[in-house]
Amino acid sequence: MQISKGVEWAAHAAVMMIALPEGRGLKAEALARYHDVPTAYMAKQLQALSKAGIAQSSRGAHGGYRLAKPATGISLWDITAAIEGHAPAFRCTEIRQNGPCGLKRKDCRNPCQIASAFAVAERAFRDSLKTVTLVDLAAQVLQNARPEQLSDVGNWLESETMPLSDTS
Amino acid sequence: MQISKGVEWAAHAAVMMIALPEGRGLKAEALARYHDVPTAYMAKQLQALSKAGIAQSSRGAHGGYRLAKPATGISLWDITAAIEGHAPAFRCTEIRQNGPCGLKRKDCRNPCQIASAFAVAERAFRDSLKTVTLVDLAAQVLQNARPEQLSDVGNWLESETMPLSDTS
DNA sequence: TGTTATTCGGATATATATTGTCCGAATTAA
DNA sequence: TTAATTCGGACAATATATATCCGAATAACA
Ligand code: SF4
Ligand code: SF4
Repeated sequence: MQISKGVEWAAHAAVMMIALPEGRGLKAEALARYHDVPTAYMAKQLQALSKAGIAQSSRGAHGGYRLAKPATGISLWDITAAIEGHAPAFRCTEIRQNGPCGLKRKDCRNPCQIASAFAVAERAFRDSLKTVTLVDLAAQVLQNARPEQLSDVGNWLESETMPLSDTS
Repeated sequence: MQISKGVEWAAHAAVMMIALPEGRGLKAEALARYHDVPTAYMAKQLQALSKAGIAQSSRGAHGGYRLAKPATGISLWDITAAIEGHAPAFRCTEIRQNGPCGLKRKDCRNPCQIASAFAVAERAFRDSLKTVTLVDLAAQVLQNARPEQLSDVGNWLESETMPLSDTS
């Protein structure tokens, strides 16, 4: 039982995209370089975010990814589900129907206590993650970082997002 | 993110062992045959239960497994942890220390919001499973099964546990 | 309007974890 | 003491997660 590393990467990428200027995007390669992880694999996670409707992608020159909706409406569970899928972690194989004393199918209409106990536990897990949104994560970064670090990030974003050349 | 099938099998085996007469055991092969699953793999799960102190094993003729403590004191989480291990599902790789704007190690003393949010969610998952004990599971079986099914299981247990030959 | 540079998207390999199997060590009954 | 029996851990096959590559699509530019 382990959660893909892609979830961690996707979460970090999503937080980074909060700070993105309107109408601009960060390309997969930049996000990967920022966190020092393999480019193509980070790209894969971003594609998953895109399919899930969390991120929005633009192809071609000056393209990239940006959030598809307000950060308030994006929870850690949304990110997790986008990468890991919605399938329950506990897979019941109905072995109570097997063997010498196996139950008949009609006696198995509703799930047993084992299966439903795991369903409840997983729901508790999901609900806990749903209470944490991207803005909560960003808020903590702002609170704990030193000013010099924030300006570093700002400068990096500035250099990566290729703002419309404003040479006035 | 998926839970090993062994957890389901171990849970079923544990419930079965509740009904075991004092001083007797069920061998791995019998438990596997009862549920119609591969013998050697079921044996592996039972070994894990044994190492975790949930089950107790006896080798040699007429040996087998039995519960090592009262069913009241064994929760679904105990079973899950015995099979899957205690390692957290979310693995933080501290990528905030990587890349051009990476934080210094001394700024990473305490975990960030992402890592702690997952820790909280996993705790909720564990706590939920801890509230379900083996007796709860057994109770539901007794409640939902038809009398004929119960006697079937009783007979099967009788034939498998090799009670001391009482030919009086 | 064509051309080219750029970026995403899905198909393709590799590494790791899960699932399944085997045989030797230990114990017990005879 | 012996032989049958059963557990225990080492070994192999399969599925999943990780990492990579190249073609399709888009946008800037000439
Ligand atoms: S008894 Fe419960 S856990 Fe076991 S196979 Fe049936 S539904 Fe699944
Ligand atoms: S920021 Fe949080 S999740 Fe990301 S690497 Fe650091 S502790 Fe882990």
